[in-house]
Amino acid sequence: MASDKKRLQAPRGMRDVLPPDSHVVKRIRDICSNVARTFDYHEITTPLVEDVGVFSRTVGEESDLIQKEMYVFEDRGGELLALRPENTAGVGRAYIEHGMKSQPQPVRLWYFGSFFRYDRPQAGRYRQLTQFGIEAIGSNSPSLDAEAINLQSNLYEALGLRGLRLSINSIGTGHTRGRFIEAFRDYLQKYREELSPESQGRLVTNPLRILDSKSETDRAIVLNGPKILDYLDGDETKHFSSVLRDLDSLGIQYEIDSSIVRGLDYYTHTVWEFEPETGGGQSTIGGGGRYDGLLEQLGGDPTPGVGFATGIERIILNMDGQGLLEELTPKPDVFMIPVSEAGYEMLVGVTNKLRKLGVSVRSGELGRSVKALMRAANSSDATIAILAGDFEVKERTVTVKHLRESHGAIVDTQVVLSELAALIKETLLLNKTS
RNA sequence: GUGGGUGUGGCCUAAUGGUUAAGGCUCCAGGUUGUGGUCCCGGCGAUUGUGGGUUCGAAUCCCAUCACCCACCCCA
Repeated sequence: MASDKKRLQAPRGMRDVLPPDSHVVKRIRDICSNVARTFDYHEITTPLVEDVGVFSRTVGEESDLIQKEMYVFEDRGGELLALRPENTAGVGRAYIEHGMKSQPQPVRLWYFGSFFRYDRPQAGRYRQLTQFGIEAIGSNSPSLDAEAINLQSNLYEALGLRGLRLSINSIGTGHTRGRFIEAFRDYLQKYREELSPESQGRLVTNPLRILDSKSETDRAIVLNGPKILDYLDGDETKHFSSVLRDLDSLGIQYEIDSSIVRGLDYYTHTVWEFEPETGGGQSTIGGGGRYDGLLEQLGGDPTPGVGFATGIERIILNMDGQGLLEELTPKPDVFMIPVSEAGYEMLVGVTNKLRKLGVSVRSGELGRSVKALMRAANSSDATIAILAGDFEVKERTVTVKHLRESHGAIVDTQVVLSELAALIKETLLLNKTS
């Protein structure tokens, strides 16, 4: 089909982030970065694209993420690559590749970036999504699990989010999970007929997922079934209770929920999720867990790790719902208004001088009326406007006007060029402290 | 992937199947020649998401498609 007429638009489930929103994202990123800093975590950036094996080996061949949600393609050299659907595997790969085991352990990292999942879009669910996350690799201490939860909790607090519920569980290690799955499956077989069709299918492929089924009848059946926590061995139980003790010490509220299993196969021991109390559709705002077998699956030495990821779009959704999205668009400090060609030429130099001092200056175009420019200056919310025409050029001055003062109270002031920088700095400083 | 809802200028909204698709906001421009936030006035801007069909006539009815939204699913 000829597509001359077809309007180009952003791909499904992907969107442009325009200025008012982009400032919100920037602000959230800053808060993430700052909270991570207080825990001495350091930023890592990994490629958006990885060898498909990075994910297929770790996330779990049976998982939906691999089965149907991953963007996979062959590059021109015939390499099978994937757009990253999550970042724990990529960070693990980088840890191995760069021999980070020779650094003091655990290595504490954070990231903020885009991820891709070929899923049917919905509010809070995108094909290109943004996540902030952390990984602490190289320690099996339960204190790191608690640290991750602590960091995540502090982040939500710093963002001002309220009413988030932390659900936590332990799924032990491979052996335990095997024993549990066996018992769980045996139990479910007795109710096979009553289970939802989806769950009947998962009985074979991935029984653990039946735990968080939303079907009422499934839930009722699961409720009376075996609990994974009862299958933990001594060490696993000790690990989990140690995490809980730390949370208690930190005053972090939590709820033990045996239905939390997380979707990705690499998790072990502690797993958790944060979601709004007013749950519903795309409710989970962030989740994490320990993944002691992951690095080995990637071809590295056995190395434990723990981390979480949280969805920026979902954070924004919840912040918006709680009225936390303030206007974050930065305002210019100064608005330049050329009144004549000579004035314009003089202002070009003055403008750049101020910019080099760190002042944000918007320049008004030559040729528009002074009235139009004054209107523009006003709607830009600049602190002051600077005008220059033939008169100012002759006197080597500019006219300074305070836009925030109530009109009529303050008259324009003529300022000699050599004193302008000092005056601007002083004015802006006063403005910020007030 | 399954089922359903919606789709009118950049944004919000109007238009019993019947003339050139109406209004508000934004944007641009004027209201005496170099001065703003209120007000007044003017203007730019839409083949009604796209493509077909029914009809003398379609924004309106039908089909398809795309996008968003809801539930499922999945997860962030």
